[in-house]
Amino acid sequence: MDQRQALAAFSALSQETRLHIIRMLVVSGPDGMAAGAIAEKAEVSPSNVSFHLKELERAGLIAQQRESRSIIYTANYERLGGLIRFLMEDCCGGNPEICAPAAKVAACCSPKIEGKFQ
Amino acid sequence: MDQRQALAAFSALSQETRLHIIRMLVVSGPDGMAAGAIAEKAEVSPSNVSFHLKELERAGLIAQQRESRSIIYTANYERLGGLIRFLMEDCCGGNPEICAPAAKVAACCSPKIEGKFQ
DNA sequence: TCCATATTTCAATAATCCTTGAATAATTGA
DNA sequence: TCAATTATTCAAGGATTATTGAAATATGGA
Repeated sequence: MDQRQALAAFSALSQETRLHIIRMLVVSGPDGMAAGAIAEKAEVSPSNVSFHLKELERAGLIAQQRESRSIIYTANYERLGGLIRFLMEDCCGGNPEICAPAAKVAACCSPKIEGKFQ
Repeated sequence: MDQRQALAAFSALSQETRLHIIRMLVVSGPDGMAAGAIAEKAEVSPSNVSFHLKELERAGLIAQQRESRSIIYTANYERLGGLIRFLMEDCCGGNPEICAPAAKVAACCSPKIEGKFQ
Protein backbone atom coordinates (compact mmCIF):
# COMPACT_ATOMS: atom_id res chain seq x y z
CA MET A 1 0.00 0.00 0.00
CA ASP A 2 1.45 3.35 -1.04
CA GLN A 3 0.81 6.75 0.48
CA ARG A 4 -1.89 7.69 -2.02
CA GLN A 5 -3.88 4.60 -1.11
CA ALA A 6 -3.36 5.19 2.59
CA LEU A 7 -4.58 8.78 2.33
CA ALA A 8 -7.68 7.59 0.48
CA ALA A 9 -8.28 4.89 3.09
CA PHE A 10 -7.92 7.33 5.99
CA SER A 11 -10.30 9.70 4.27
CA ALA A 12 -12.82 6.91 3.69
CA LEU A 13 -12.68 5.82 7.33
CA SER A 14 -13.04 9.34 8.70
CA GLN A 15 -16.81 9.34 8.23
CA GLU A 16 -19.16 7.75 10.74
CA THR A 17 -21.50 6.01 8.31
CA ARG A 18 -18.61 4.57 6.34
CA LEU A 19 -16.82 3.32 9.44
CA HIS A 20 -20.08 1.66 10.44
CA ILE A 21 -20.37 0.04 7.01
CA ILE A 22 -16.82 -1.30 7.16
CA ARG A 23 -17.52 -2.81 10.57
CA MET A 24 -20.62 -4.56 9.27
CA LEU A 25 -18.86 -5.88 6.20
CA VAL A 26 -15.89 -7.21 8.16
CA VAL A 27 -18.29 -9.03 10.46
CA SER A 28 -20.36 -10.40 7.58
CA GLY A 29 -17.24 -11.95 6.06
CA PRO A 30 -16.94 -13.38 2.55
CA ASP A 31 -20.73 -13.55 2.18
CA GLY A 32 -20.89 -9.78 2.31
CA MET A 33 -24.08 -7.77 2.34
CA ALA A 34 -26.44 -6.36 -0.27
CA ALA A 35 -26.57 -2.58 -0.63
CA GLY A 36 -30.17 -2.53 0.58
CA ALA A 37 -29.37 -4.51 3.70
CA ILE A 38 -26.49 -2.18 4.47
CA ALA A 39 -28.72 0.86 4.05
CA GLU A 40 -31.34 -0.65 6.33
CA LYS A 41 -28.91 -1.63 9.08
CA ALA A 42 -27.02 1.65 8.92
CA GLU A 43 -30.31 3.54 8.80
CA VAL A 44 -29.49 5.70 5.82
CA SER A 45 -31.23 6.25 2.49
CA PRO A 46 -30.42 4.06 -0.52
CA SER A 47 -28.86 6.93 -2.44
CA ASN A 48 -26.81 7.96 0.56
CA VAL A 49 -25.50 4.45 1.16
CA SER A 50 -24.66 4.24 -2.51
CA PHE A 51 -22.60 7.41 -2.22
CA HIS A 52 -20.66 6.07 0.74
CA LEU A 53 -20.17 2.63 -0.80
CA LYS A 54 -18.66 4.30 -3.82
CA GLU A 55 -16.26 6.20 -1.61
CA LEU A 56 -15.20 3.03 0.19
CA GLU A 57 -14.73 1.25 -3.10
CA ARG A 58 -12.71 4.13 -4.52
CA ALA A 59 -10.43 3.71 -1.50
CA GLY A 60 -10.14 0.01 -2.23
CA LEU A 61 -11.55 -1.00 1.13
CA ILE A 62 -14.53 -2.91 -0.29
CA ALA A 63 -15.47 -4.72 -3.48
CA GLN A 64 -18.79 -5.33 -5.18
CA GLN A 65 -20.34 -8.09 -7.25
CA ARG A 66 -23.80 -8.35 -8.69
CA GLU A 67 -25.96 -11.25 -7.59
CA SER A 68 -29.29 -11.25 -9.33
CA ARG A 69 -31.00 -7.98 -8.51
CA SER A 70 -28.79 -7.23 -5.57
CA ILE A 71 -25.27 -5.89 -5.48
CA ILE A 72 -23.21 -7.59 -2.82
CA TYR A 73 -20.44 -5.72 -1.07
CA THR A 74 -17.56 -7.38 0.75
CA ALA A 75 -14.71 -6.00 2.83
CA ASN A 76 -11.24 -6.12 1.30
CA TYR A 77 -9.31 -7.80 4.10
CA GLU A 78 -6.00 -7.43 2.36
CA ARG A 79 -6.42 -3.67 2.07
CA LEU A 80 -7.49 -3.33 5.67
CA GLY A 81 -4.46 -5.32 6.77
CA GLY A 82 -2.35 -3.20 4.46
CA LEU A 83 -3.59 -0.04 6.09
CA ILE A 84 -2.68 -1.30 9.56
CA ARG A 85 0.71 -2.26 8.22
CA PHE A 86 1.15 1.19 6.66
CA LEU A 87 0.33 2.84 9.95
CA MET A 88 2.74 0.62 11.87
CA GLU A 89 5.66 0.79 9.49
CA ASP A 90 5.20 4.49 8.94
CA CYS A 91 4.99 5.17 12.63
CA CYS A 92 7.05 2.32 13.93
CA GLY A 93 10.20 3.15 12.02
CA GLY A 94 12.50 3.14 15.00
CA ASN A 95 9.65 3.46 17.49
CA PRO A 96 8.67 0.15 19.12
CA GLU A 97 6.77 2.17 21.73
CA ILE A 98 3.96 2.69 19.24
CA CYS A 99 3.91 -0.86 17.93
CA ALA A 100 4.14 -2.72 21.22
CA PRO A 101 0.46 -2.27 22.11
CA ALA A 102 -0.44 -3.32 18.59
CA ALA A 103 1.69 -6.43 18.94
CA LYS A 104 -0.24 -7.28 22.05
CA VAL A 105 -3.54 -6.99 20.21
CA ALA A 106 -2.18 -9.02 17.33
CA ALA A 107 -1.22 -11.75 19.76
CA CYS A 108 -4.78 -11.82 21.09
CA CYS A 109 -6.39 -11.82 17.66
CA SER A 110 -4.37 -14.58 16.10
CA PRO A 111 -2.61 -16.72 18.68
CA LYS A 112 -1.87 -19.51 16.21
CA ILE A 113 -0.58 -17.41 13.38
CA GLU A 114 1.50 -15.44 15.83
CA GLY A 115 3.56 -18.54 16.42
CA LYS A 116 4.87 -18.41 12.89
CA PHE A 117 6.94 -15.39 13.61
CA GLN A 118 8.76 -16.53 16.72
CA MET B 1 -9.58 5.28 22.15
CA ASP B 2 -13.26 5.64 21.35
CA GLN B 3 -14.89 5.98 17.96
CA ARG B 4 -15.09 9.77 18.10
CA GLN B 5 -11.33 9.98 18.63
CA ALA B 6 -10.65 7.44 15.90
CA LEU B 7 -12.79 9.36 13.40
CA ALA B 8 -10.91 12.55 14.25
CA ALA B 9 -7.58 10.75 13.89
CA PHE B 10 -8.50 9.26 10.51
CA SER B 11 -9.64 12.66 9.34
CA ALA B 12 -6.41 14.25 10.52
CA LEU B 13 -4.28 11.65 8.73
CA SER B 14 -6.21 11.89 5.47
CA GLN B 15 -4.32 15.01 4.39
CA GLU B 16 -0.92 14.85 2.75
CA THR B 17 0.74 17.70 4.63
CA ARG B 18 -0.52 16.41 7.96
CA LEU B 19 0.64 12.86 7.28
CA HIS B 20 4.03 14.31 6.40
CA ILE B 21 4.11 16.26 9.67
CA ILE B 22 3.22 13.18 11.73
CA ARG B 23 6.02 11.25 10.06
CA MET B 24 8.53 13.96 10.87
CA LEU B 25 7.41 14.25 14.49
CA VAL B 26 7.52 10.50 15.05
CA VAL B 27 11.06 10.44 13.72
CA SER B 28 12.13 13.43 15.78
CA GLY B 29 10.99 11.70 18.96
CA PRO B 30 10.57 13.32 22.38
CA ASP B 31 12.63 16.35 21.32
CA GLY B 32 9.96 17.25 18.82
CA MET B 33 10.20 20.11 16.35
CA ALA B 34 9.44 23.80 16.40
CA ALA B 35 6.56 25.02 14.25
CA GLY B 36 8.91 26.97 12.04
CA ALA B 37 11.17 23.98 11.43
CA ILE B 38 8.12 21.89 10.52
CA ALA B 39 6.93 24.55 8.09
CA GLU B 40 10.34 24.74 6.47
CA LYS B 41 10.80 20.98 6.11
CA ALA B 42 7.25 20.45 4.89
CA GLU B 43 7.58 23.41 2.55
CA VAL B 44 4.39 25.15 3.54
CA SER B 45 3.69 28.66 4.84
CA PRO B 46 3.75 29.39 8.59
CA SER B 47 0.03 30.11 8.71
CA ASN B 48 -0.75 26.94 6.79
CA VAL B 49 1.38 24.76 9.03
CA SER B 50 -0.29 26.36 12.01
CA PHE B 51 -3.69 25.38 10.62
CA HIS B 52 -2.63 21.76 10.13
CA LEU B 53 -0.89 21.55 13.51
CA LYS B 54 -4.11 22.69 15.13
CA GLU B 55 -6.01 19.95 13.32
CA LEU B 56 -3.52 17.30 14.45
CA GLU B 57 -3.68 18.58 18.01
CA ARG B 58 -7.48 18.61 17.95
CA ALA B 59 -7.27 14.93 16.97
CA GLY B 60 -4.93 14.31 19.90
CA LEU B 61 -2.13 13.04 17.67
CA ILE B 62 0.37 15.70 18.70
CA ALA B 63 1.01 17.98 21.69
CA GLN B 64 2.65 21.37 21.99
CA GLN B 65 4.74 23.18 24.55
CA ARG B 66 6.28 26.58 24.42
CA GLU B 67 10.05 26.84 24.68
CA SER B 68 11.20 30.42 24.70
CA ARG B 69 10.02 31.96 21.44
CA SER B 70 9.37 28.64 19.76
CA ILE B 71 6.46 26.29 20.13
CA ILE B 72 7.64 22.70 20.11
CA TYR B 73 5.38 19.98 18.78
CA THR B 74 5.75 16.30 19.63
CA ALA B 75 3.95 13.19 18.42
CA ASN B 76 1.58 11.51 20.85
CA TYR B 77 2.85 7.93 20.68
CA GLU B 78 0.10 6.62 22.90
CA ARG B 79 -2.58 7.98 20.61
CA LEU B 80 -0.89 6.63 17.51
CA GLY B 81 -0.64 3.21 19.12
CA GLY B 82 -4.24 3.55 20.19
CA LEU B 83 -5.32 4.22 16.63
CA ILE B 84 -3.56 1.10 15.38
CA ARG B 85 -5.20 -0.84 18.17
CA PHE B 86 -8.60 0.60 17.27
CA LEU B 87 -8.16 -0.44 13.68
CA MET B 88 -7.08 -3.95 14.65
CA GLU B 89 -9.70 -4.60 17.29
CA ASP B 90 -12.42 -3.06 15.22
CA CYS B 91 -11.46 -5.01 12.15
CA CYS B 92 -9.97 -8.04 13.78
CA GLY B 93 -13.03 -9.00 15.81
CA GLY B 94 -13.10 -12.60 14.64
CA ASN B 95 -10.85 -11.95 11.67
CA PRO B 96 -7.25 -13.01 12.20
CA GLU B 97 -6.75 -12.73 8.44
CA ILE B 98 -6.53 -8.97 8.76
CA CYS B 99 -4.34 -8.93 11.84
CA ALA B 100 -1.84 -11.59 10.88
CA PRO B 101 0.19 -9.31 8.58
CA ALA B 102 0.11 -6.66 11.28
CA ALA B 103 1.35 -9.17 13.82
CA LYS B 104 4.26 -9.89 11.53
CA VAL B 105 5.16 -6.22 11.32
CA ALA B 106 4.81 -5.86 15.09
CA ALA B 107 7.22 -8.75 15.54
CA CYS B 108 9.74 -7.01 13.30
CA CYS B 109 9.37 -3.64 14.99
CA SER B 110 9.71 -4.75 18.56
CA PRO B 111 11.27 -8.23 18.85
CA LYS B 112 12.13 -7.76 22.53
CA ILE B 113 8.87 -6.33 23.72
CA GLU B 114 7.04 -8.99 21.75
CA GLY B 115 8.37 -11.54 24.18
CA LYS B 116 6.35 -10.07 27.00
CA PHE B 117 3.11 -11.34 25.57
CA GLN B 118 4.01 -14.96 25.06
C1' DT C 1 10.90 50.63 25.72
C1' DC C 2 11.74 49.21 21.05
C1' DC C 3 12.77 45.88 17.73
C1' DA C 4 13.28 41.30 15.84
C1' DT C 5 11.80 36.55 16.01
C1' DA C 6 8.38 32.88 16.13
C1' DT C 7 3.90 31.74 15.75
C1' DT C 8 -1.05 32.20 15.67
C1' DT C 9 -5.43 34.24 14.36
C1' DC C 10 -8.48 36.25 11.15
C1' DA C 11 -11.13 37.09 6.91
C1' DA C 12 -11.89 35.93 2.32
C1' DT C 13 -11.92 32.69 -1.22
C1' DA C 14 -11.65 28.22 -3.27
C1' DA C 15 -12.26 23.45 -3.04
C1' DT C 16 -14.21 19.31 -1.32
C1' DC C 17 -17.63 16.57 0.94
C1' DC C 18 -22.39 15.29 2.50
C1' DT C 19 -27.33 14.99 2.05
C1' DT C 20 -31.67 14.92 -0.32
C1' DG C 21 -35.05 13.66 -3.58
C1' DA C 22 -36.10 12.80 -8.32
C1' DA C 23 -34.78 10.38 -12.38
C1' DT C 24 -32.47 6.43 -14.45
C1' DA C 25 -30.68 1.57 -15.05
C1' DA C 26 -30.57 -3.51 -14.43
C1' DT C 27 -32.85 -7.70 -13.25
C1' DT C 28 -36.57 -10.95 -12.54
C1' DG C 29 -41.15 -12.89 -12.64
C1' DA C 30 -46.12 -12.68 -14.18
C1' DT D 1 -43.96 -6.78 -22.49
C1' DC D 2 -45.21 -4.77 -18.00
C1' DA D 3 -44.67 -4.18 -13.30
C1' DA D 4 -41.97 -4.75 -9.18
C1' DT D 5 -37.51 -4.87 -6.98
C1' DT D 6 -32.88 -3.30 -6.18
C1' DA D 7 -29.66 -0.07 -6.74
C1' DT D 8 -27.17 3.85 -8.97
C1' DT D 9 -26.74 8.49 -10.91
C1' DC D 10 -27.63 13.26 -11.09
C1' DA D 11 -28.35 18.06 -9.70
C1' DA D 12 -28.90 21.31 -6.14
C1' DG D 13 -27.94 22.79 -1.60
C1' DG D 14 -25.62 23.19 2.55
C1' DA D 15 -21.63 22.17 5.40
C1' DT D 16 -16.94 21.50 6.14
C1' DT D 17 -12.06 21.95 5.00
C1' DA D 18 -7.93 24.12 2.77
C1' DT D 19 -5.19 28.05 1.24
C1' DT D 20 -3.59 32.75 1.27
C1' DG D 21 -1.88 37.02 2.96
C1' DA D 22 -2.44 40.54 6.38
C1' DA D 23 -2.86 41.61 11.19
C1' DA D 24 -2.24 40.34 15.94
C1' DT D 25 0.18 38.01 19.95
C1' DA D 26 4.07 36.39 22.77
C1' DT D 27 8.91 36.26 23.85
C1' DG D 28 13.59 37.78 24.50
C1' DG D 29 17.40 40.88 23.82
C1' DA D 30 19.57 45.65 22.91
